[in-house]
Amino acid sequence: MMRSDEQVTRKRTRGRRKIPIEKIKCPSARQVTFSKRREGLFRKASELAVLCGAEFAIIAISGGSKVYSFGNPDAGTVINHYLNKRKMMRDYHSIVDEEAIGSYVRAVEALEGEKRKLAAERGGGGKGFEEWKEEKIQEMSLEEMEEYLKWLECLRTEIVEKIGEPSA
Amino acid sequence: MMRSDEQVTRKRTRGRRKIPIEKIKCPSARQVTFSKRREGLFRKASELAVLCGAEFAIIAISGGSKVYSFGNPDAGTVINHYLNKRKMMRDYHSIVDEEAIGSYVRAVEALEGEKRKLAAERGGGGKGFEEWKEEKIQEMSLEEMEEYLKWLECLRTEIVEKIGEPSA
DNA sequence: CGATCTATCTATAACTC
DNA sequence: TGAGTTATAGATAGATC
Repeated sequence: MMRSDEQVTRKRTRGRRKIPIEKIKCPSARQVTFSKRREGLFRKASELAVLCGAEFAIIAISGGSKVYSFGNPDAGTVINHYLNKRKMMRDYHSIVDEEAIGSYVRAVEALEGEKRKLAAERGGGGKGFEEWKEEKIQEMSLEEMEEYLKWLECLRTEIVEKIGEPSA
Repeated sequence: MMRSDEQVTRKRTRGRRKIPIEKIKCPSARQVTFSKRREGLFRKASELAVLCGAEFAIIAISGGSKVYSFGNPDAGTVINHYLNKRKMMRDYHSIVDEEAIGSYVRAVEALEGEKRKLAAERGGGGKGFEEWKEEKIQEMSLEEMEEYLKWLECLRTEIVEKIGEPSA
């Protein structure tokens, strides 16, 4: 609160000043700005998620290589959605644009053939997801395990939503 | 610019009003807010990246499941850095994704040469995607099923956007 | 839809303690 | 160093086209 004897005589600060958008040279000032603005950015993302029922993930890596993340509902889930969408969408945009059902069925069939071949070449027979999972669980910390379980549950929910409970 | 005959008589707008941070009910207003604020959010991240020499990635998924991303230097790079801190995610992606990408590319390329002919031959759609899908699901491993389902959903969403809901 | 416009709200640069 | 203050720069809700 401004004190009354200063109210007229002088301003306590010059207020917010305009700064150019270029790397802040002074390391301490840069650190302060990074903290403040990062907080503001995460808050804005959080607000927008609520206002619009959207999901957000933000990854920030400081100059000192510290990693900060924000996520609604959580960064891992949102990133997974993004990676899957991007990877899968990358190669068939043109097909989707030009043609419809017939061509993408063909694409999927061709793909499945390729995928199977590669899996055979590479896997040496059949070390599948289950086996890999067991190995990983052996080496995991408690924290990693919790995260992993959360993630697995998320995947399962998605699968069940799409095709129902596995019949076999 | 304000016109002079209105300068005194009335205000053109009431200016920015305060809104509560809760889901905006009106869908069109929600959409407008999502667009405007998303743009603002991306701009702020961009500024902060420059000001502080930091890296940022933002993934946004709208209520309608559209995916938007921002990245400096690019989203993929930053996300990779992030994932490198998440052991189980890294392992998962290396086993599931890496080899699959090449096969998708090749499969689709091979398809490109023939798709017009095939589409012309089959016209309406032939055997039926649903039937084919059921067969595939029977033989899939858990890993394949996870990938397949995510991919399928993306594909469906994209197609519905392009050609509308299936009539049958 | 999307672009503009402005009054007003919010974020924050510089400052103080 | 961090937490709080202030005044100004910047973001944006609502209106209009």
